[in-house]
Amino acid sequence: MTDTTSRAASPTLDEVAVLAGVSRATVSRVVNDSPKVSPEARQAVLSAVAQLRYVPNRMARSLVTRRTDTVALVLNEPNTQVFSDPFFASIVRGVSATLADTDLNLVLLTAQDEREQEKIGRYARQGHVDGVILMSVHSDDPLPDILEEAGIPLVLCGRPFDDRAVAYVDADNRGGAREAAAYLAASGRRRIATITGPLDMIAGVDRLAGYQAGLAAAGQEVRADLLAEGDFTEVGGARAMAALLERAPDLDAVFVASDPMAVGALRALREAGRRVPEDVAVVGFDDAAVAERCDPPLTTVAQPLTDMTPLLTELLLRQIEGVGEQAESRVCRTHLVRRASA
Amino acid sequence: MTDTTSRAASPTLDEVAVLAGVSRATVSRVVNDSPKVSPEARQAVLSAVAQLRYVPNRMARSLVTRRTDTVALVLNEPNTQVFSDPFFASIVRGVSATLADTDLNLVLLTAQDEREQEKIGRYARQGHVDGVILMSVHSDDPLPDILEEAGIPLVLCGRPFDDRAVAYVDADNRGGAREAAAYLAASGRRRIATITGPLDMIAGVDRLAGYQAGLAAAGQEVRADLLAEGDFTEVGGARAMAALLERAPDLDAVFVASDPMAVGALRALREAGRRVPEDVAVVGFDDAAVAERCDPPLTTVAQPLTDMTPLLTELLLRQIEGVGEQAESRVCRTHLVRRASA
DNA sequence: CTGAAAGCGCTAACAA
DNA sequence: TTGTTAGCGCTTTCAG
Repeated sequence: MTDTTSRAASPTLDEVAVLAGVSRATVSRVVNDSPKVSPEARQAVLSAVAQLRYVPNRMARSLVTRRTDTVALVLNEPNTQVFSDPFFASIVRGVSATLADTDLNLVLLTAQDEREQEKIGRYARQGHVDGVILMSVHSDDPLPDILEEAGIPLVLCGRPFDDRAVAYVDADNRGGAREAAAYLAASGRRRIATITGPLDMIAGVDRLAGYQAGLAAAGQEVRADLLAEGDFTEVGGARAMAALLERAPDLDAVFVASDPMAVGALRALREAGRRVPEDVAVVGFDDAAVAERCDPPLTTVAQPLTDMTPLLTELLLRQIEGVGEQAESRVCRTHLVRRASA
Repeated sequence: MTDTTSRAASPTLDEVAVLAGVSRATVSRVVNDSPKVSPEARQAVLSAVAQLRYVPNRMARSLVTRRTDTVALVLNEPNTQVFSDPFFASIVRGVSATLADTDLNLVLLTAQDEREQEKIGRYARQGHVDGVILMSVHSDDPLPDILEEAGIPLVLCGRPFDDRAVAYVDADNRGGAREAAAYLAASGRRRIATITGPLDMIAGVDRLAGYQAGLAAAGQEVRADLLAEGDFTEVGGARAMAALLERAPDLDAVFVASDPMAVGALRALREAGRRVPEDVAVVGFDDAAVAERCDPPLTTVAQPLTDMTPLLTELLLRQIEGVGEQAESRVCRTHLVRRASA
């Protein structure tokens, strides 16, 4: 009796070769789509493969090719709620979709703390992946250094804090926020508040800087009491909005640095009895194409997500292939989409 | 000049051996914590390892050990919003935390459609992982079959639809829902509605069955107009609640099959001017320990998530180690937590 | 177009 | 306690 009990020992190249009546090399060629194989040989191999349900052993293959055909998307989620940020989901879906048509595999790696980040670093250094896309980089993340030093291809989703020579893809957060503030100022608002993102994330910092630049350009003062820090979540946005209303009841506009926060802010405004946009104009920042599904429709700074995710993988693949010397980066333009809220 | 330009060729066991003045076998023993090594040898190896920044090549190791020390957590997310379900995040965090103390790596794999599921199946069959935890199994998912047939250790998070002999961990969804309905009936409610989960997910089905059983046990009729299907999201819950109120304005209680939906339902009730719990009593189902953070506090069926995630990995590891013949499963008890809403 | 042979870096008997 | 040796399954020159 054959072994039905133990874990099925998967067939090897040799077994296929024997069954097909050819050499291992020929089987390998067929499996790897080499053109230099006669139709008969190819056919024999193919049917042997099918019959044996042969699947190549990746470990053996990678050992010699030094390629795993796998890339990792690393999610830093020190905060509980980051996982539910639609921006994350959008990036994951986008990258996943981009890779779906290729023969590359995508694995998601999550880190909740520094220890787990180091574990991920080890995982990568051990040769499990060909490259890494890193999301949600905070100011003190050790992973970029670890990976860079190990020479592992790396692309950041979001501009790094320091000016290191690392590839990244980012939206023009500063430009978009500046445009939003300028727009509010141009439409006659005089007390324009902002709810920022977390200021240990570069998107939070850049969007705040853009808001300040926009006000300055319009000749308006940047008032400290018109600034509240949020955490990119809906609940955080509502809380920040409430705090702003408490602190500066006279505000007549607010630039909210992310759409989930804007949804929360809208709710807080409604509960406070403020009309939007008559009393208070609201402009959000759309990280995940949710603004249009919003109720009421939200004026937002829109990012071209559909451009950004392919770019992310493109830059990574270019590094993996070894094309182009320098770490290449791209900043994607944003644009303001006017809707009923402003 | 040494190669600073090309991808750093990582040092091998032999190089360490040479530098430490021992054989490869000894280095291997040290690296694998074998006790049978003299302190001097160990020390020499250790410093050589440090000096060379040696990291073992996993492919080579796995090729011989037939182990990757990696398990996959597969997320099925055919629906856009599943990613933001706090239940997912909780399971991911829990499993991740459980594994953090071990030397096992966790990778997340996401599938948006059948094609991607098959890609994951291939990934697993190629030997990338030692085992798989599968979340959010829908009625027609091909992955369980693929993995089972390939003999890859598998644990489902949630009971399978058919009665196949596969390991799984689940909450007592039926029992919990039954208790919720019975509780509402016992407190004098007579028109108890329910917002179900998606009925192509077993949790949705089981919670509906429990609700029906609870009503039946209390001698109450199960009215079709008191049932609305939701999708486990907040928006879906609000929509379903609105539909119920339209269809059966006389309802005096509602069992909502997930907490995000319950949050939406509470909002819809508030907007409809119904008081909770005076006019309408609400009981939710807590998939992610969010109920207590709710505002207002939500009466819910609570699941012991802190038991379930370790169990998930425990059952998987037991299969990987080959301990215990049959696929072992566990159903975790739930309990009703009374709060202000019911 | 095909096969023989030499490794990829590591572990695991088996001897010493 | 240590070293020697033989592979793990695959790709890839290099001859034929």
